[in-house]
Amino acid sequence: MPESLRQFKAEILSALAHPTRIAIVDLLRAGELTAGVCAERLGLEQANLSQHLAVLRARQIVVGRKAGNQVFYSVRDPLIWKLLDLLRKYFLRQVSNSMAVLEELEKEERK
Amino acid sequence: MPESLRQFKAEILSALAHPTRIAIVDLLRAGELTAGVCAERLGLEQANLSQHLAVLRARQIVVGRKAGNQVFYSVRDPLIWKLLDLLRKYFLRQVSNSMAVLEELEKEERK
DNA sequence: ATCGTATATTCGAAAATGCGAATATACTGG
DNA sequence: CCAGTATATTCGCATTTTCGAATATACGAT
Repeated sequence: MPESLRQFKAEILSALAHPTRIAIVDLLRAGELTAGVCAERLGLEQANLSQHLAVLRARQIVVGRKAGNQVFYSVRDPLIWKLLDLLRKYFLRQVSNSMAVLEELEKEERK
Repeated sequence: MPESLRQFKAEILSALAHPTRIAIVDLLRAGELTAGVCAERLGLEQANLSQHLAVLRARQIVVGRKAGNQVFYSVRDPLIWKLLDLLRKYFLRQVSNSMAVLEELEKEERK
């Protein structure tokens, strides 16, 4: 894999690697929303949300559409959601794996 | 989505969000390798590689199997590779999208 | 026990990130 | 033009990340 591709991947991952930004991207699954609505729904300071949006915008994960006073944000490529879905699946697998390990331990102890 | 799940996702993404760590995970597609071989193949300082492995280990993305003097590392769940594959696809889509935009611009200019 | 090799950890400095407060910008209605 | 609202940016500070150098730990061979 070329270094530039690794760099690109790392930049996308970094952009998403924050609970708040994950929440934003997830919130936009329903469709475009204004920055204000996002802040309200997520219970964030206006400045803080704007900073996180700036990170997502810088990597083009999200785009803003100005409409008069406000800006409607949306996710540029639905593939981003697939990524989050994959992580959910990953989480479930880790959990079930941990449970299997626990059961093994109990079996051992009953011996 | 519960906050704890977002937290988990962010932790996995953070762990992967570095070109070197992506390279490590990618290198391990072929199967388990010792830390030494990884360092050599990637052209990294021993300490630096070990630090990155520590990050991946902390999040259980990678596991080490001790064998005498050395430690063989492997990726715990192949789903991680799917994640990287998805990012590759994402990259290609962004590129082709950018090219489409460029063509549109040229079409405009020829008018 | 001691030496050599493989790997991990600690340390110190530089850079990057995250946050709220304050300020700036852009647009709308009167 | 002015006031108000929505959003973005800047600033100062605390925390985290990253790196190489140095040091520590674990193991095998002699």
